[in-house]
Amino acid sequence: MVGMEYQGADNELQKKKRFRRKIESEEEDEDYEVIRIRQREDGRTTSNEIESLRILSRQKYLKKRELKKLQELRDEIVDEEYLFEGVSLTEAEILGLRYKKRLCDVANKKRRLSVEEEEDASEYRIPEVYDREGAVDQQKRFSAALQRYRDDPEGGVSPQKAWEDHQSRKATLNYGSRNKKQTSDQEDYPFVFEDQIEFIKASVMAGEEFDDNVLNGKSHDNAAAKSAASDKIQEERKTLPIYQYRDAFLQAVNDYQVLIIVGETGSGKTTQIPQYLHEAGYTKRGKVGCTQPRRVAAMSVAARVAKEMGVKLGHEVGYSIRFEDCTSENTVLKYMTDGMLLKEFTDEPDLASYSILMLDEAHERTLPTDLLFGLVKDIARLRPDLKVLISSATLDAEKFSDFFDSAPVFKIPGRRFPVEIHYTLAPEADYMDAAIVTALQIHTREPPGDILMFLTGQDEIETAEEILKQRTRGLGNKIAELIICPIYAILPTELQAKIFEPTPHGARKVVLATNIAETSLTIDGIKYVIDPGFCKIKSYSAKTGMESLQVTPISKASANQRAGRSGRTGPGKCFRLYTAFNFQHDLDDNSVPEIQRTNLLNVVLTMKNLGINNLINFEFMDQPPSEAILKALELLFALSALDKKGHLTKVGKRMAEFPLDPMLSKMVVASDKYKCSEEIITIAAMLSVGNAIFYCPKDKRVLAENAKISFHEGNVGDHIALLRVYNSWKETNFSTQWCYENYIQVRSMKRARDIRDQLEGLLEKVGIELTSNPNDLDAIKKCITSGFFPHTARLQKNGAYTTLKHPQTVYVHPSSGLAEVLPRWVVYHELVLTSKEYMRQVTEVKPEWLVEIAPHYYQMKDVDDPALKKMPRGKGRIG
DNA sequence: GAGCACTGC
Repeated sequence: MVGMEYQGADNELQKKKRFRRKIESEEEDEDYEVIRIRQREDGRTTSNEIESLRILSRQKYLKKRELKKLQELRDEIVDEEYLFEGVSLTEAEILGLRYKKRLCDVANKKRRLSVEEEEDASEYRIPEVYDREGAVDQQKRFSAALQRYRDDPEGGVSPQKAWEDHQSRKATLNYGSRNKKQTSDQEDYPFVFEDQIEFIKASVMAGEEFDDNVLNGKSHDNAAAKSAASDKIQEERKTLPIYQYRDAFLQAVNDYQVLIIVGETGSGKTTQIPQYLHEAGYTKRGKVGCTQPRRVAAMSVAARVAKEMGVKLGHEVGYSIRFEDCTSENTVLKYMTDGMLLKEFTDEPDLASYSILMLDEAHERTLPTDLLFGLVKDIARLRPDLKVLISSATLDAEKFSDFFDSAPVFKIPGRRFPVEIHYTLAPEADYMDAAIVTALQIHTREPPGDILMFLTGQDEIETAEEILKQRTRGLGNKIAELIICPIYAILPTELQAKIFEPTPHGARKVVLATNIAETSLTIDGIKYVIDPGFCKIKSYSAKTGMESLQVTPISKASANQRAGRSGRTGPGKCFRLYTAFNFQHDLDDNSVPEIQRTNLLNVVLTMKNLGINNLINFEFMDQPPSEAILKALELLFALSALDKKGHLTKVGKRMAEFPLDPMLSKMVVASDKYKCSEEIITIAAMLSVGNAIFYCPKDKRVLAENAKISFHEGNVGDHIALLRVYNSWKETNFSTQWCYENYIQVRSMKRARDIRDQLEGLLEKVGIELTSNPNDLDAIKKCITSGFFPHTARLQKNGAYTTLKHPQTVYVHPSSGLAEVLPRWVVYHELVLTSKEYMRQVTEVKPEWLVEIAPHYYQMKDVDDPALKKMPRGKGRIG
């Protein structure tokens, strides 16, 4: 018991506290780290010494961080042993825990060794902690700090720097700005840029019912307060805005079957409402279920509520998310992902075990939540005893009310700090440039506080990072340090950690983020938001079956959400790089819900599996385009998941069991026939984690490409290459180091392993034997073809391809191993429209397979091809 | 020659 050795004396409260600390990144920061740094630098931010001082202090910081992270690992072991005490663990969980303990041992040994060695921070690599993906994940992102040193080239005058020096000389520098920016006196000789942008302050998004006393008491909540006894927790509950509406709320629930709740972040609705209902006795009749769009939210809210109720997580209060069911027979308050409740509908169509359902964050309009609206409305008619709560942000409450037959709207004021909204005086032609200039303006003129800049994607973020580095480097010591932190979903975990590190005293952090920072993660200390007003959203064309990501203006709701990110821990400012007129007249109130801009294959299969045969009569809050429904029906019919009447077939029933895209499910179901289910579920798992397996940083492109080549040896195609990647990783006993060496994303691989494990379990349920056929690549490819025959393309003379069934011109994606091979016939995983129409994940097939595997879909004439003319005619010809 | 964000008994 490695963990217990260190924590043996801990009492339960402390353990719980620690657990909460780890999963509630929103509320908890690393205050003591800030203090330490502050003491070390101690205001000595004068002259040229600052750079070397900073490096030194960071090295020290890293050492301490190593210790801290080791401690966290120990804590985690204790937490897990505590949390799952008395709960029977799955084999994977036991293995995971054992792994952590071993890791902890190894780390201890390594530390002892390295203490004896010469200090060399740049060479040390902290081993990454194994985890199942989940809430704790973000807390383990610790090796980024090392990366920062590697990224920072030592001095050296590059052409870029020379250029930048020249540029900066063009800018006007008013003497006196040095080291001034951290003082509160912002009028004092601000640094003036040539191309500055003028903003006007247009409005203030005030926190409704804003109460300073309550706020200060709450937000400056620190470690001392947290260790207080449980009556203190109960007191805290009473300070939440929702508390004074408790009785009125319970009365409303009593009076009406469906209630729309409007409450902003911070009102306490998610944590308090289920507790109120429990206290009012609703849980005697059945569970209270509360859905969340994200796993982390479901986990952390459940943990918080368990703490408030003074019960063990997983007992009266639990959560249920994919790969992890932390509930028991005693669970009466159940938090879960929306997708999970959707799955529960399959087993329990009337949800009889629930007395109340709360669909939280309904305004996000995720695909599963949109389906749940219709389903819940339907069963509410059959079950008058079932109460339904729909909780949403303000802008669309009426729409929800209309959908649920004019259900009453219950408003709960939110609680947040006021945010000043600034608009540009004139539209900005180049929002990237405008964003960078704005960031520098804030940096030189505004009081301390970090900046969050929203950009649309990785490319923009990388560009912005470079420009910002150049421009600030050119200014040297004339301005305070600006720490640049990129964050986007496919950035490797250890590099993401950077944004959670506290900003050193005297410096300012600027976080360059995609939409990930809008809802999915919260960064402490953000005081300024720069919002260019764009994001990339997925759109789908049913006609071509093509998905694309397009840079689109955001909605008003989105803009307000972004602005709110600056007012979480104190008054904030939001700089919108568009005019007030643009905001009022050009932005939509809400974003187009996903159900109207996505491939509906999975939605339709899910609905059919729920017994909804008449899709036209199903009540959607927003009807998806009928072409998309037709396209999905057509495709499901081709895959033999539906019969001619549109009813689910046996194959379709089996397919619906798998949490995969239906074409992947079909491939898995077909693996029974080709005796290669081992290989196929690996491929399916790798494909479902998306295109985030290979990591290709700009500066190491050649190395990354070389690492990739070996998996493609023999031009086996992208599917088989993914299989090889997974199997090689497995051979190294799932080594993290191996991933680093091969430029492969550990996080994605772990996710693939989780999915694969789940699929393996489901195979048994569906009655497919686990069989391996690793050397018969044709069998594997045929199996892939069984799922993906509708995605066939044939080579043209000019190097382009034409899709077979609905002809259009497409190309092999440059990331494909076959991009330079160009086989005559290929099946592809998906079509994406970026700069061109690309097929992503491509494998070569033989045309005769198509007729063999899908005779109802392709006839010999479809695959007639000059190369085939040599074959004896008539062979395999259908009717 | 290229990469928004989530999620699934």
